[in-house]
Amino acid sequence: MTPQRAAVVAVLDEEHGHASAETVHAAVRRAGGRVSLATVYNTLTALAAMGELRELRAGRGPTLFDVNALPHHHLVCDECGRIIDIDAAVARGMRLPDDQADGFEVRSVDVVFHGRCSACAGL
Amino acid sequence: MTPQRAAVVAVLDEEHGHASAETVHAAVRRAGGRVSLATVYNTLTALAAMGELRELRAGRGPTLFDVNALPHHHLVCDECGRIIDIDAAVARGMRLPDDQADGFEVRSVDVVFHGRCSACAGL
DNA sequence: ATAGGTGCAAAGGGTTTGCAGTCGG
DNA sequence: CCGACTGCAAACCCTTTGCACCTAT
Repeated sequence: MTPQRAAVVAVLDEEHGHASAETVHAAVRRAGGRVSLATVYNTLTALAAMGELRELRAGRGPTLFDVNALPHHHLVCDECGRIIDIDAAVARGMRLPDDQADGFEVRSVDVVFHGRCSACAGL
Repeated sequence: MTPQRAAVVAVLDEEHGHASAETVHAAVRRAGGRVSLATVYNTLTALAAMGELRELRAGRGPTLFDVNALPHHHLVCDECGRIIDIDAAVARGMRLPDDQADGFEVRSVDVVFHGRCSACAGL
């Protein structure tokens, strides 16, 4: 655990929402930490591989990294790109049928609702 | 409906799986069609906006476009990137609780199982 | 005539990589 | 010392954009 990684993790803990690599990089530097963008990518990718983070590629724009504290899913507005967390309960009980799994080892499930948020619908 | 768009649609109908813009472009040209990559992107984006296609951004690599014939979801191998279709039945009955929707107008739901496919697990 | 679709090439954003320097064990 | 981690910058891939042409209303 290097100072750079600690700084990245600290920022993620504060950003309760969803952060892109750039966002994290900027936040670490604002807090006085010294880290390169490449290292931020390394760290985020490593944490995602460990299961500490989830990568969220929805809608346009950069990959977002999501702190994996409590399991939850996402609502994505296809117009403005806004992302809203929703409780994991919506997907409770969802299971991959054995006959379709065919040896596939499931590690996580992402549920993404696409649509239009209230702000965009109000236009 | 221009010849270029027709060619893109024809290729997608044959590619039962998931195709990237590049894949479609190559396939159209292999079939003798003349189309530029920019037009392929235009067409795919337009079709996706109409709901004829779904954009699938999972794992690494380019965005894949998915013919939306029958509703289905996806299994993604995080190691080799393989994508397997699964029946939509797994998510049947999944609904966004009203108290969390807050005016959000849901248009579609994507369910993505992440994990390791049997080939990669066998290594 | 006009609005929309097209091709090309260049720009753009986001991410990864190569490599030399650095740190902890 | 060794292996892993870092920074910088260049490279890279995928996607979008600007602009001139073309084609069917």
